[in-house]
Amino acid sequence: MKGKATSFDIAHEAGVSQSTVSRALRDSPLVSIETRERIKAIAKELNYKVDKNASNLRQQQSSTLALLLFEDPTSDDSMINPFFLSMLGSITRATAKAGYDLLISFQQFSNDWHADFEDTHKADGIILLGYGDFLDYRDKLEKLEQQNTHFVRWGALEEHNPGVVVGSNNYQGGYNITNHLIDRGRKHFVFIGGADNHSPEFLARFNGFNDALSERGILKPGQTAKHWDAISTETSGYNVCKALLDSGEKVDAIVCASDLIAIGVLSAMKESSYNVPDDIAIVGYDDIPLARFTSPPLTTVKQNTILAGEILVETLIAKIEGRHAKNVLIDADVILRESS
Amino acid sequence: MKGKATSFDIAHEAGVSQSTVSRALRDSPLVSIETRERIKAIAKELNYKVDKNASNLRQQQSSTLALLLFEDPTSDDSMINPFFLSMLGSITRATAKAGYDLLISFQQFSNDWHADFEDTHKADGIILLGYGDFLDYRDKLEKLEQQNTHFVRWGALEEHNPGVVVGSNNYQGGYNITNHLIDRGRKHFVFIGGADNHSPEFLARFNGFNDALSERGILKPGQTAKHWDAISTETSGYNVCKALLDSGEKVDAIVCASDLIAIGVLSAMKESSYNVPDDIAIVGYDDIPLARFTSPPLTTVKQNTILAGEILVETLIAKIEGRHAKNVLIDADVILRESS
DNA sequence: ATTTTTTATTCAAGCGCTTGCTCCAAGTAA
DNA sequence: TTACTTGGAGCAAGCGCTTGAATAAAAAAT
Repeated sequence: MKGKATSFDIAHEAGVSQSTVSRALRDSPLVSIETRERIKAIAKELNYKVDKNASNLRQQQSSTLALLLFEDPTSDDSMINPFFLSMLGSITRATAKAGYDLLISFQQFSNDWHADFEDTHKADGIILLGYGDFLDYRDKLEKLEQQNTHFVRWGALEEHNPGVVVGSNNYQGGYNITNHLIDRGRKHFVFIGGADNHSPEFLARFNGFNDALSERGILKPGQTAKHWDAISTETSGYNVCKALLDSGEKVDAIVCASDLIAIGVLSAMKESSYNVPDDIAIVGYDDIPLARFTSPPLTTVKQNTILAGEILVETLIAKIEGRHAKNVLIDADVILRESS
Repeated sequence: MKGKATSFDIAHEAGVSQSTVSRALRDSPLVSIETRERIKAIAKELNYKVDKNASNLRQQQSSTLALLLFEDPTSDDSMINPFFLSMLGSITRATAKAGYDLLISFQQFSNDWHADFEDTHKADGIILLGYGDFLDYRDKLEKLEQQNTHFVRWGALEEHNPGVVVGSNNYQGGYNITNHLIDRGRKHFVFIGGADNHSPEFLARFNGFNDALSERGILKPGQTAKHWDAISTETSGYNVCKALLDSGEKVDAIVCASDLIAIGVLSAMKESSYNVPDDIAIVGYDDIPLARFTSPPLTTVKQNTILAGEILVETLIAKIEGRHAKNVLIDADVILRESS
């Protein structure tokens, strides 16, 4: 046998027509059971595999999903948010389970990628990760929607979302972990992270934080909680914490908008000889795998990344198949460890 | 315009034949510059994109690479070795830069995936990550090679490797970091990690460790260094370290086969109130992003993952294009931090 | 015995593109 | 004028598959 076997080869071998081979391999009831089995046996023997390109072309679809990870051009090249990476695993698995392949790509906004993946028939739909943190995503997403591209986005739910959004309940997470700290008797709170409107996700966490403080009377009515800005990296957390300590601000509890920030904060605390949690409580957000191995182990909020990945994939496939797909908010759980 | 535009649509619009359109868009010199430009303008206006499936089918290739991450069925589902993840970034980028797409998939050995990705024309070649740690990979790889599948593997170089291998110089890494510890005056060494022949990579690290100790006279001739077995997870590192401490073994330096193990060890040390590095030095391997935020920051060996990803892709593409591809060993650097 | 229904298979079109070959007109040489 | 290049474009095959429609054979109904 020279080259790969085609369906004609196996048709010839089986003494049937090529179309019967195609039907047999797809388990069409139009082919009798015996012929089906016979054809399958021959196919296996000749190590025949359906050519995806031909099949896709004919069917005008690709049974492939594209995962686009937003890449922050300003941050360190090699740093990918571990939270997204942990979702990568479940997305990959869910995609495979649904019989799709997964294309992955890092994209920057600057690129004019638009709906290329779907336009070229490389993918039937697109999953967007990391597109929640920037102002200028809206235009692009609306363009996608206009083009009728199938896509789901991981991010925050806002009043009007272009496309379908799956996200975790950041408000509730911020609210719950703050209440936990209040229960532990903390009085002086600071929030570190992008508590500005650049990131709706961080903003929701901050709002939960703020509302918890208000409800429990730590904040007087009309007062807004203190926050220090930081981007989601250890380095930024470290620097901001140093600045915070230098400022002389009175504080016995820090809620960080992400574990990465919290890890930077912990490391600044250690360097300045503060004791966590005795002098000050630190909590993070995300429960990245290493959160339990920091020193002290980090109290944090866990987003169910496995569920999230599955729902993202499920939702996208629903859209592709023309079924109804709605926004989903996934609950987040507080994970108690020793930093609080 | 109903549906996506095809090359016929733009041919019609431009008043030329469809084949001229195809040539123009591929910058064929058979088409005059002016017509080329005119056609390109019309294509852009109609938002025309070449259908990948049709193009691939005709050309009998897919300009896609598949990345197969080995998934250890025995370990925690959501845990992916962060080291591989950091390579994912550079692989993705290098793939894109070379004009290929990247399919990603987690595979278990049990599955009979073989060369499916290439057989089905979904990919032109395969990158194998995480296939270095198990005994039974050889058969599969040899099968791949027999089938003439294009693949590169990340792993250790052994006498006879099926296919092409790109790896980092684990022997040298183990050797150098051990010498560093000896320079610091340490006397009682233990290696924690898979110092058995399950993992050629860990074995090479151990050999470097062992040889350094011998050369510097810490080990008497013929003696072999002490090692405790562990798999590459924090939990395993933690447990093994606990057992080591319980054993009463005299030790002032631990070389871990991976950062994950070292992080588990650090956490066990902290719990048992040992001071690192005063009582005992701990070093890891990999320099995962969080290694510099452990407490104390971890001395480790950095594999150049960016370079590694690029070389993997480059090597695979060379194979695909029929050029000569040879095994590559990438140097590893000791990163000094405070745990040693 | 004849017509109708059911079952199993084949025919043939065509998905959208790439590319070897053919064709034509204008330019150059004889 | 005739013959020969040559640059630019068109023709048409065909990549390997899926699938609606046609056909043939067998079974059931009349």
